[in-house]
Amino acid sequence: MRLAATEQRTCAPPLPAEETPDLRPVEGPQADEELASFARALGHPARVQIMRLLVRREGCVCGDIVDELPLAQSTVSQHLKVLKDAGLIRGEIDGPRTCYCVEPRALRRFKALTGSL
Amino acid sequence: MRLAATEQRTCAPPLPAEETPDLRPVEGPQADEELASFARALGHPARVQIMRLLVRREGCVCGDIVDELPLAQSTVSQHLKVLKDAGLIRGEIDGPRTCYCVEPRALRRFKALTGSL
DNA sequence: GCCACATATCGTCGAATGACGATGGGGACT
DNA sequence: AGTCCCCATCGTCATTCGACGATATGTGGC
Repeated sequence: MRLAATEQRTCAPPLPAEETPDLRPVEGPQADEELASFARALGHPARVQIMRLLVRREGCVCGDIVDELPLAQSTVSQHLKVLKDAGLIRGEIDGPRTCYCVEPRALRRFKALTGSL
Repeated sequence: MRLAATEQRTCAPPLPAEETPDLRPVEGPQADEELASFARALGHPARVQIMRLLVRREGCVCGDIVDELPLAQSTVSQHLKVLKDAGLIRGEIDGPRTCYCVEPRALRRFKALTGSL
């Protein structure tokens, strides 16, 4: 059965101790590619909205995302795939459903890259 | 004749006193659209590179950008247009050439929006 | 095994993107 | 005027994107 929306499930222990600072440079061709890749993933309002959803409930939601967006389930699934391919979120199959949550490292990396502008 | 690459021309006085803080909210549907729009504009490595160029020499370069990128002049012009339409840069015709520079307000706004994630 | 449910993937379509060469227009210099 | 030079715009083409419905896959409960 479906969890109530207020309940949260964490994809995996966030491991707050694992705050290893990112050593990769924030400039150079590599970094440009990286920033462009993140930016492209966020270059659609629906995907921004999804990110916001996942950040707000820091646990991970699954199909609730579909209920929140005015889009077909297949479309939402595609957007989730884009975000996942960009490394911004992670998805774990949890029983019959899939649980998504943000990838904090990637999000930090993205902010670091934008900050370098 | 062309200015040496080291010379700089500012598009317009940056007016550092004009640091009016942005009052618009960093969340909500409006903000999502805005963030997505900025992100889409930066969603291409060439455009990231252009932004970097314009930030580095805080004065504005014009056709020098074309020399820096491995792209045709028309393609660069298109990328510049995308950035300009997104509001991230400004272009002023300066005699026979055009002078681009970053729009600091927009850049700050973009960082604020990404920071809200 | 079977059924119901939650997701992912496929196929398709129209629209947008990214690249280029070619064209055009506006200054500057002779 | 005529001629460069710089840049924007146009036309074209291949590719990608975004959306959807339809279909597959996979799990848990009966």
